Amino acid sequence: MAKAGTPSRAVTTGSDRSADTRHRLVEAAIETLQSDGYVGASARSIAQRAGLNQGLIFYHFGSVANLLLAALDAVSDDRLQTYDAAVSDVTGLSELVDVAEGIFRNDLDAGYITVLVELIAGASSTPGLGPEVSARIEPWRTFAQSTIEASIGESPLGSVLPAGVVAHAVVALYLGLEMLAHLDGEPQPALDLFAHAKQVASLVEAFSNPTTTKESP
Amino acid sequence: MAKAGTPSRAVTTGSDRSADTRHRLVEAAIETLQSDGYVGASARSIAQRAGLNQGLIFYHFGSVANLLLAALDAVSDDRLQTYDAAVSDVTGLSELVDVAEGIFRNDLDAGYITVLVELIAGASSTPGLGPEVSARIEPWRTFAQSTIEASIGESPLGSVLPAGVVAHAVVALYLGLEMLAHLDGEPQPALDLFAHAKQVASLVEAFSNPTTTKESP
DNA sequence: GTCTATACTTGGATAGAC
DNA sequence: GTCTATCCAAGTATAGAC
Repeated sequence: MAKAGTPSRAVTTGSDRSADTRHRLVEAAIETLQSDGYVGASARSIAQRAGLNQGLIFYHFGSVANLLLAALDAVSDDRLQTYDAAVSDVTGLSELVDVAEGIFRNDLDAGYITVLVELIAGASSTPGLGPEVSARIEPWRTFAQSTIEASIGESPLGSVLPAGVVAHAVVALYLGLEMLAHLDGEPQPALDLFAHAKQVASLVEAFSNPTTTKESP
Repeated sequence: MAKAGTPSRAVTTGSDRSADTRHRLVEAAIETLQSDGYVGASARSIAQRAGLNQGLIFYHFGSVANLLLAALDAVSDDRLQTYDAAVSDVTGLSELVDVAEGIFRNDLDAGYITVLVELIAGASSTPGLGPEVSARIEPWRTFAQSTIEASIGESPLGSVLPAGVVAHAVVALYLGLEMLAHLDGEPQPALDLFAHAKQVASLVEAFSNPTTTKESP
């Protein structure tokens, strides 16, 4: 039988060729956002990086902004999956801070958060982009909230600090730290913060439920 | 006598006319960054807002990037002065959080931090901009550090959390909160955070030095 | 359906007018 | 010294080739 030259029914994501082109454009968009920022992420530069004609962006995604949102989707899906796996076996608060530090290092090295930060900043310039980006941040906030709930929800700390409020702060802090670290290529202050946060977390744990965290053979 | 048609010795900041033009451009740059973001802050759009020819930007500042840095300088000077005045009579931690909330509301309404956030994000795209922006953030970090030192430096909290580390986190959190609030035009989560932080601050105060903060007639 | 060549718009920067 | 008219590069988007 023939090799699907004219597919009788196209799948949702498009044909093989189309899917490949789209994928290459999304990857190139991520890399371009990371190295050249929102301003540098033009149709021309993205297409050049992908080795494709820039017109393809408008054919496959309709606009540059839509491609950038697709790039954010790809990064967001990938990250949330990684986060989920990382916190799956976390119980205590200090352990959580430890995992958070690992995630932060990973994100920073790979430049994942840069994609988000650039799109947030770029949303000021491109009409209609704001709500779209905002909607894609929501899962991160939700993830942070449920993770925090699982760690400190029942403790006395949870009563003064609702998980939703803390989650918002954590996401904001995460974005801010990434922004500063990226700005002057110096992750040390952020890493210092994690180190000290770990100590404070240990203290809080000891204060909250002294029996559980006491060291024993 | 004539009205200084040919000034015998130009002052450092330039002649009256020049200073006025520069000032108008800086003001327009601030407004354009706030409403249209880094991408929208082109020489043409800034000049149009100022009611001036776009070539003047290059004559007076050399490049658009330099004008934007001048705008950041103006905002930074203005803000630090306001901050200094606001915290001058602050003693306790909860009082400090209270003042911080007021400053945050003010900054958010006036869009001051937007100028900074847009420039940080834009620094990825414009070569050489990063270090310049970074240098202009340094005073903010220093201000935060000395303010924090004055508030919690001697307390037991200060020994586990060095003021420098906390200051970095505060600046990052401030930027992140502003970014999120600006993104979805919803300052409530940030304000909720301040409200809860105030409660926590009171608790910490009571725990740190119970004699000083006890209410008395 | 997929992709390329081309049209048109806007941006940074400067040579030269006042 | 101050400003404007003009040049060229880079951007988005589409009409039309395959």
